[in-house]
Amino acid sequence: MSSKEHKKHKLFMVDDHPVFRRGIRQLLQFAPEIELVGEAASCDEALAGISVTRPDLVLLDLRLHKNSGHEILRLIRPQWPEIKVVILTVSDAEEDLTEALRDGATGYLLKDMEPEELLEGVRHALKGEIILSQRLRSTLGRVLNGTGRDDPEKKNVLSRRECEIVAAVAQGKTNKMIAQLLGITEETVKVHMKRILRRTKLKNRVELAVWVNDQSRLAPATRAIP
Amino acid sequence: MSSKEHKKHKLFMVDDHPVFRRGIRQLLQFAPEIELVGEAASCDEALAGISVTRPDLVLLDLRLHKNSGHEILRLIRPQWPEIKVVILTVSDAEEDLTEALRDGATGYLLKDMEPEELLEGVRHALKGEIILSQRLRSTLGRVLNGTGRDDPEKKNVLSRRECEIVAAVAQGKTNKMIAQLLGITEETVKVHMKRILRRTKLKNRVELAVWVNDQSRLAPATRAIP
DNA sequence: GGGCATATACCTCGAAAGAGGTAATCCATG
DNA sequence: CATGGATTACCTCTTTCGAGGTATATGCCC
Repeated sequence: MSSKEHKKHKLFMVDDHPVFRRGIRQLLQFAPEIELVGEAASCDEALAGISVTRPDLVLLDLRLHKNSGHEILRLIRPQWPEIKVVILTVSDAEEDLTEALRDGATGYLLKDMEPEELLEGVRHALKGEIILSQRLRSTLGRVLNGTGRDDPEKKNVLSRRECEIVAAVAQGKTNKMIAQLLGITEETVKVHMKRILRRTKLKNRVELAVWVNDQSRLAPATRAIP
Repeated sequence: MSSKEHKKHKLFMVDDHPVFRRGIRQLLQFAPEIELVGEAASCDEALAGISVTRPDLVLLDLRLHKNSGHEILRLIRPQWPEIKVVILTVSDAEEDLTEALRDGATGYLLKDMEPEELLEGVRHALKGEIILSQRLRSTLGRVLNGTGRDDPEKKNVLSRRECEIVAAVAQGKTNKMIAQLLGITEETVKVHMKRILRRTKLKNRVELAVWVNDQSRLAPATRAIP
């Protein structure tokens, strides 16, 4: 490697469309300060590649063949919190956006944007800024105001009671202990837990605990747990 | 409150010896920049008091009547990571020291130290430094070198295999998934898990997950999970 | 070679977790 | 007032965890 430039930014791309990847590769030729250190089309490939190449930034498609990009994002964040992850997808669904931001994405770009804008976005992201496709600004406004308009089961805000339970889970407490702590039945705690897991789209209490601890550290002002 | 000084440092004391507490109160009169915002003699009192007063620093005795100070420390860290916790105890046991440092204590002082030194220690701790009683320096050396000399069941280093498992747990994986991932039996994973929990003195996988995620964030260079 | 730690596997057993469903109460908002 | 969310509780059922125990093979250090 030539040691001429200070240090190239390392970029990793996860997308299951070979043609799209080719497009990005092409595009990156106009960004000499960015080096593409790896590509992946699946979750496994992505994690393997990322663990080896340790990129500065990951361009991540949400819809892959097997797993979803959200999963990958949730796997990357805890392991390598310093890696920036920018979502690059076709989905302008409010749900995907909120989930990605909640999971700690550095940016959310739509695939139909102009190549130049995309490059600009990546450059800003590398500087640590949070970037967002223009078309999503209005959506974000709604999200930040907590005025999600869609079906209740997908709200991104937890109720007071749920927050108390989440806090307890994040300390490793069992359902029984939480019940005792809050003066309710263990069965009721389970009910809450089930709803919490469905809403947060997390699989079990361990993921929940890790997620909360991430949240409270990385974005105390934005976290969903007041 | 008089708004004369910039802002007093808030200190919270947890110790079940009223007389010792009185001694500290006395001592703090010589530290006008430090304000004692609360005291507690038990775990419950401590957590309640801390959650209300939000001190900058907690002076924590390890041996309390009911719970141990270690427990309190483990409860404080995840909830209020910004609060500094300085252990103040009679125990010069290597085990207590390592456990406290592992759990994120800012300092570890012995109760037999000179009051002036104690005050100095607290002042340094408030500035974010890690403080340690002189008498423990040698012990710490041994600890950091991983040359713990005591019984094997209490070693503070995890084996390679155990680390792999811990990493997986920290991502919310179930034993079955880990088994598949590592190509071993779920039963074997369980065996490892049991040993890991015994060694780390953690109660369940949730605590383990949170602990690991704390470690990797707060002290990437010192963490027990290589 | 004799310990000792590690890693593997299998066994039982009880506790904990999570998914389902039903249902009652309270409270806010339309 | 009606609808719907939040909170509470109880039911069943399956899966997962974690604590015991036993056992074998490997490799390392004294």
